[in-house]
Amino acid sequence: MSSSGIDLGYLRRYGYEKYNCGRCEGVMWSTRPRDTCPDRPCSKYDFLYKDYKGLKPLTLKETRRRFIEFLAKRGHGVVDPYPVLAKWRDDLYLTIASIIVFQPHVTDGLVDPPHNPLVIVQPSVRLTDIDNVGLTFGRHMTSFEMGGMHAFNKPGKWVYWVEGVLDNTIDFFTKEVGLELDDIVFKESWWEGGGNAGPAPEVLVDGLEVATLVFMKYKDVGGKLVENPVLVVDCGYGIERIAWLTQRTPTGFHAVYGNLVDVFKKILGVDEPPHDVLKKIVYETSDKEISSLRQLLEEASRLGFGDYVRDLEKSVYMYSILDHTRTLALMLADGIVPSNTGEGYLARLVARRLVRNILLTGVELSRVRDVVLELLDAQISYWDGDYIFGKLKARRDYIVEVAQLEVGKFVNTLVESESLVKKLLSRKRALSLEDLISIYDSYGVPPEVVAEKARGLGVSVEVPGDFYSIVASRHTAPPRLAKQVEKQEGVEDWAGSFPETVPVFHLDPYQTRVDARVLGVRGRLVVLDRTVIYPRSGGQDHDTGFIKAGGNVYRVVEAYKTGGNVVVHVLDREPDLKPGDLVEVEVDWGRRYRLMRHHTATHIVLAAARRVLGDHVWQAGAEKTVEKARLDITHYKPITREEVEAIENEANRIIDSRLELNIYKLGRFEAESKYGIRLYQGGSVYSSVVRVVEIPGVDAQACFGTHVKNTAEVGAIKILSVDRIQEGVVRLEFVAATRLPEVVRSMLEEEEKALKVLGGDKIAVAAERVVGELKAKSALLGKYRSILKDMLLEKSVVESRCGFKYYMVNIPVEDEQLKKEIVEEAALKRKMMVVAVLNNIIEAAVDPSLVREGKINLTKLVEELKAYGKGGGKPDHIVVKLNKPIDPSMIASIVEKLVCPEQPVP
RNA sequence: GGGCCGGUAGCUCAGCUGGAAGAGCGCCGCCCUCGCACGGCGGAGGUCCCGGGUUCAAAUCCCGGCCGGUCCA
Repeated sequence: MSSSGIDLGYLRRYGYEKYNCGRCEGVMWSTRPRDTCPDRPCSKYDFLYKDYKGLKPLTLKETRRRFIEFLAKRGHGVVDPYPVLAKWRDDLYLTIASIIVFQPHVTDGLVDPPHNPLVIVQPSVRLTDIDNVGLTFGRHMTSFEMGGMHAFNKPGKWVYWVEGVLDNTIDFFTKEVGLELDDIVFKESWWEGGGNAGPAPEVLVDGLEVATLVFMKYKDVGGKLVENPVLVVDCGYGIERIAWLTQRTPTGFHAVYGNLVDVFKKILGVDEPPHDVLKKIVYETSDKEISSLRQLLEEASRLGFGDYVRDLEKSVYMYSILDHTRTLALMLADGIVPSNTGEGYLARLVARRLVRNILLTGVELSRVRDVVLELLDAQISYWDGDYIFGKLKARRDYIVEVAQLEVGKFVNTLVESESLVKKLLSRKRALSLEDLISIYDSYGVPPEVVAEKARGLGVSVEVPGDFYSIVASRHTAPPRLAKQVEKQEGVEDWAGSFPETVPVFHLDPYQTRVDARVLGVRGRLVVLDRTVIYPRSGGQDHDTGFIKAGGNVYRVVEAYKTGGNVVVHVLDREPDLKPGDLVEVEVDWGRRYRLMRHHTATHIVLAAARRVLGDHVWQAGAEKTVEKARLDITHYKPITREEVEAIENEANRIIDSRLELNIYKLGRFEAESKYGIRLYQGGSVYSSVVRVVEIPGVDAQACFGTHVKNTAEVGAIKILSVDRIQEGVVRLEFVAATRLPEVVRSMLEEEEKALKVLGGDKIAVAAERVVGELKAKSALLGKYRSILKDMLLEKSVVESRCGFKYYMVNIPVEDEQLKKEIVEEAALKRKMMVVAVLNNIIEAAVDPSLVREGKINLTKLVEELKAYGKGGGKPDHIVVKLNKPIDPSMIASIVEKLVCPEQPVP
C-alpha cells in the first residue's frame, strides 16, 4: 500500500530521497541509497550491533520521560494515562492504542480534546499476538506503552499535519534519543482500523519499527472511505522498542524488565544462554518468519547454537511469563473481573497462557499457584512508584487474590484432565483432531496437555500447529439477529425531525405538570415541545401520566426517547390533537417517585457494594421499575450473607447521612479528570457534555435518570435477593421507600397461608413438626409394609402340576413400593419365581442365576401375554401392562406352560 | 450473545446402546487390639437438578427451564 493522500516530499528538506526496497518493493525515504529497507524480513536487527555515536542507553522510564517532556516543550498538553479497561467505549474491551482514549467522540469532531496538540503515554493491551510474545524476543508484548502524539485539525483550528509530524519525529529521534538522520528511514504504509483509516508511514531504525505515523484522514462509512471532518494526527511511538534500541540488550524484555529478569530466573529455575550468545541468536533469527517455538529452536540449532537450545527454550517461556504477569496485573488493577465472557474472558485467557508457560519451564503443577503469587509480587514491587505501573501496588491484594483464584481453577482443570484423557483412551485407542477440539471446547484442556497425558499412557497424539486458528474458525459468529423489535416503521425519522424535547423532568424532577405545545401527532404517538414524562432510558422505566386538552384526557401509557433526545408519548388512543395545540401534561407522581427513589437507591447500593467488596466493583447492568430495582455488579466470588448485610447497612447509612445530590452538566474531559472513568457505570456516552449525578463523597455517575434531592428521601433499602447470574457478575435485587411495606405485607401473607395449612404460629416450628411426623409415619408404614409382604408371600405359594413352586401374589393395596419389595424378596432372597399383580400390571421375576442355568426365560411369558397387553423386560424380570382383564387362572395356565413345557398333558 | 460438556449417596464419580440405582472414600455398629492405625464383617445414607413429553417401562430418549463448567464473539 502506498501513502496516498499525503506527500512525504517534505523530507527532502532533511536530505531524504525516495527509494524502493529491492526485496519487498516497498517505498522508503532515506538519506542515503539503500538496496533493501531496514525492516524485517528485508533486514535483520542491525541495531543490536551497530555503533551509534550519539546514542546513550535510556531506561524505559527515561525514554518515557523524554518523550513527554520533548513534546510538552513543543506545546503539547500532557494527558495522564487512561485505564486499559476501556469502559468509555462499547465497541472495545481494552485500550489497544493511545487514540482509543479519544475515539470516537474527539476523532469525529463532537468533543474537543483536553489539549490540542497533546501527548499521552498510554499503557495498551493487545492479545492478538499473544502466542508470538516470547518468540520475537520483545517485538511483541501483550502490554506496552504507546507514546501518543496527537493533534486534531479541523476547520478553524489548524494544528499541524505532515510537516509538523515529521519535524517532531525527526527532532525527537535525533535530539532526544541521539540517532542520526542516516539511521532513520521512513517507509510508506497504510493503516486501517477502529472505523478510521489513512496513510501511515513507519519509522524504521536498523531493523526495528519504532513508530507509526498515522494520518487519520478517512472514515470508514459502510465499507467506503470518506474524508474525516477532523484530520487526526495519530502517531504511536513504541516506548519499549525505543528503550531496547538505545540499550541494545539481547532482547526487549531485558530493556523493559531490567533486573526483574534475574528475579524471574531464580523463581522459575530458568537459565538463559550467555547474553552474547543470546544476542547472536536473536540477531541471526531476526529476519526469519518464525511462527512456532519448534521452528525457532530448529533454526538456532541450524545456526550452530545447539548447545543452548534447552536454555533458549525455557528462556522464551520466561519472557512470556514476564509479559503475561504484568499484563494480568494491569488488567486486574484496572478492575477487570475474570469471567467466561467479555473482558473478563480476556483476563482468563492471559492467566491460562501464563500457567501453561510456567508449567513449560518445569514448575510442578502443585506449585503453580505459589509461583504465580511470587511472580506477581516481584512484578508489582518492581514497578513501585512508576508513572504508569505504580498503580499495581495499591491494588496488590485484589490482583493477587483474584489471580490465585483464577489460576487455581485452571490448575484444577489440568488435574482433572488426567482422568479425562484416561477415560477417553479406555474407549478408543487414538485421539483425533475432533477429540482434541471437543476436549478444548468443552473442558478447556489445551491440546498440548492432552497430548502429554496421552503420551504418558503410551498413545501419541498429533497436535496441528494451527490448532487455535482451527478452533477459532469453528466459532465464527452467526449473523447478528435483528436488533430488538423496530419501534415502528419510520418513527425514528419522524420523531427525529422535531427539536429536542425540553426535559422538564430534569430541570425539576418534582414538577408534576406542565403546559406544552403539540409538535407532532402520528396515530397514538405525540411529540411535545416539553414534558414532565420521563422516557424509558438508562435502565429506568418510563413514566405514565395524562395529556389533557379541550376537555379530553388521554392516558400516556408509555414514553420513549429517540436518538435526538425527542420524547415520544404513546397514548391509550388516537388523540384529537394537531400541531400547535396547547395541552397540559401530568405525570403519575406515585409511579415516578418510586422510580426516582429506586434509581437513587441503585447509585447508593453500587457505592455501598464498592465500599464493602472493593474497587473492582462495576455496574454490569441495572433496571429500575416500580416494583423493584435490580443491579448487576462485577465481583469475583460469591457474596456472603455477611457481605450482603454490610452492603445493606452501608447503603442505609448513606441514606441516613441525608446527603444532598448534585446534578449538573460538565465537559467530558473535565468530568473524567474530576471523577475518573467510574463515571461510565451505565456504559459509554457519546456526547461532549455529561450529566453528572453526584452523591458527594459517595458516588458520581454519568446518568440520564431522575433522582431525589436528598438521599434521605430513599427512606430505606432492603436487598431481597442475591444471584450469581454469570461468572464474575452478581445480581442484587432490592426495594426502597414505600415499596418496602408492600413487599413485607406480601411476605407476611405468604407466611400466613403456609401456617394455615401447617397449623401453629411459627413457621419453622410448624414445618419441623410436620416433617418429623412425616418421617415417623413413613417409618411406621415401612414396618406395616414389611409385615404385609411376608403375609402375602406366605399365602401365595402355588404349585404347578409339574411340581414347580412359585408365588402368585395379588397385591391388595395401591402400593408400588410394596410390589417392588415383594418381587425382590421372592426372587432375589427366597430364590423363587414370583408373579405379582397390581391393578392391570403383571410383574414377574426370578433369580438371575436360574436364567444363567438356562432353567427359565421370562421373556417367553411376555410373548404369551402379548394378546392381553404390552410389556417387556429381561429374561429374569418382566413387566406387562394389561389392556383387558384377564382371569387369574388364565395367568396360572400360561405360567404353567412356561415352567412345565415338556410335561405331557395327563 | 452463541456453541459444546456436565448435574446420580456427605465427597469423587461409574451406570446413560431404555428393563430390579452402584463403586471408592467418609459415617455408624461389631470383630481384631491394652489402646490407636491397618485389616475383616455388617449397616445407615438417594426428589438420579426441576417441569413436561415419548414408552408397557425413563437416571438413561425428546422438549423446556434452573444451576455449574468451557470455548468463542
